[in-house]
Amino acid sequence: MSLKHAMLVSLAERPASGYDLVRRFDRSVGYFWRASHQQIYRELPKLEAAEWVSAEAVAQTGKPDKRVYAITPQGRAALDAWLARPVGPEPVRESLMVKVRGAALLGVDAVLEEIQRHREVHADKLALFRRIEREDFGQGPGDDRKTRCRYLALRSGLLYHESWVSWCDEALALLSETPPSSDVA
Amino acid sequence: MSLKHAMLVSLAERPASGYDLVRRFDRSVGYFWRASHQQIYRELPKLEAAEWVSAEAVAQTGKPDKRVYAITPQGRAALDAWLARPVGPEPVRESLMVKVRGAALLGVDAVLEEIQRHREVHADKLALFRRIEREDFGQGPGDDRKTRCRYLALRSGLLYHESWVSWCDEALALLSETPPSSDVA
DNA sequence: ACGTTATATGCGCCTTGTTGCATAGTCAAA
DNA sequence: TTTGACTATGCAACAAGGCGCATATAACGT
Repeated sequence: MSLKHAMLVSLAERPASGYDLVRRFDRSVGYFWRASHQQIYRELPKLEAAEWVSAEAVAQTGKPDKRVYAITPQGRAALDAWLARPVGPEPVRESLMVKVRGAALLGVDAVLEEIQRHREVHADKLALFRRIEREDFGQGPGDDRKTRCRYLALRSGLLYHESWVSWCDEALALLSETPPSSDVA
Repeated sequence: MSLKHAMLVSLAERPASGYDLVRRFDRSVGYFWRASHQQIYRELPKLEAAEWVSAEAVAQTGKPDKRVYAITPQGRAALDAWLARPVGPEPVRESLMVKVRGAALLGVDAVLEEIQRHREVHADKLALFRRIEREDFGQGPGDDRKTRCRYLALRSGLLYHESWVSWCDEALALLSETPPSSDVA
């Protein structure tokens, strides 16, 4: 399970309230690991029970009070152990490809729109990542470990969305030039 | 939910027993949607209850009896409806990237091995997909819709693993040339 | 006064996915 | 003759994730 560890990594970078974590999972961390706020709030007590994080109540003026979580030495050890524990690539689950297979039998029209939609989403992400690359890494991947790791994570997202956009273009081209035979399954 | 629909697509191609489906999900369908045999056997009665598939007991000699499932007209309609229902790209969940982020803080060594392992897995898949492309599509993507859809699904897997291999190479190169500063967090 | 947005936190139910275990027949090799 | 591989099917328990709903405070505009 990685949500716990994704949260640990984020808390190792710096302490945060549940709400802070939610926002990080909507941006930076979220580029690699999606999580809803319900999931995050549900995990926090578990992390605390395992003593991987400690919580501190913080009173605020003008805003509701919050609980700020920080990673503990045990948490750091658990994170270390997890980093060393080999896991394979995530299992593939691409519903769009299931649809493409379905389109072979049932017709291509609905799926063409779907591919178009996917293209837009991936192109948007790609533009975002390219912008970040230009702004933060215009001079290259940097010298120290931290920066290079950040750079590589970014590159991974960039390559991912790039390859999706390529595929969508290929697919739209190939499926729009109305393939002749076998129109009815 | 796509497992049901992935199974429907497969059954629409041709009828199958649970066991047949399991094998398809270890090969062809499994390239885009992973499922364990437990999952598949659990879904089958549900599909039957929804009358999306019909089952027929088939006695065999030399082997245990089996139940062969076929898609029903209702199933086909449900599949059609699902094809038309827009869904976004799958949410990203890359534990390796979480680890890379962790490596920024805790050290890079464990993660280097992990990246190496991932590279091997993706390179193997890539080789497989390239072989299939050569053998089945040496003359191009084909003329009819069915063939083109198969081709595109293959291409998607190919591009996916290709981009992973590229990333792994980039990462291994960048992280092995021992980045100097900030070795202790 | 009233709605909206942002901060801040959660519960409950249901579905999906993983892990481990279980059964039972056939066939071929060791 | 036992061992393992293949065919064929499942259950139970648990972990993880999705979806809907709920509750407060406080700032800010209208």
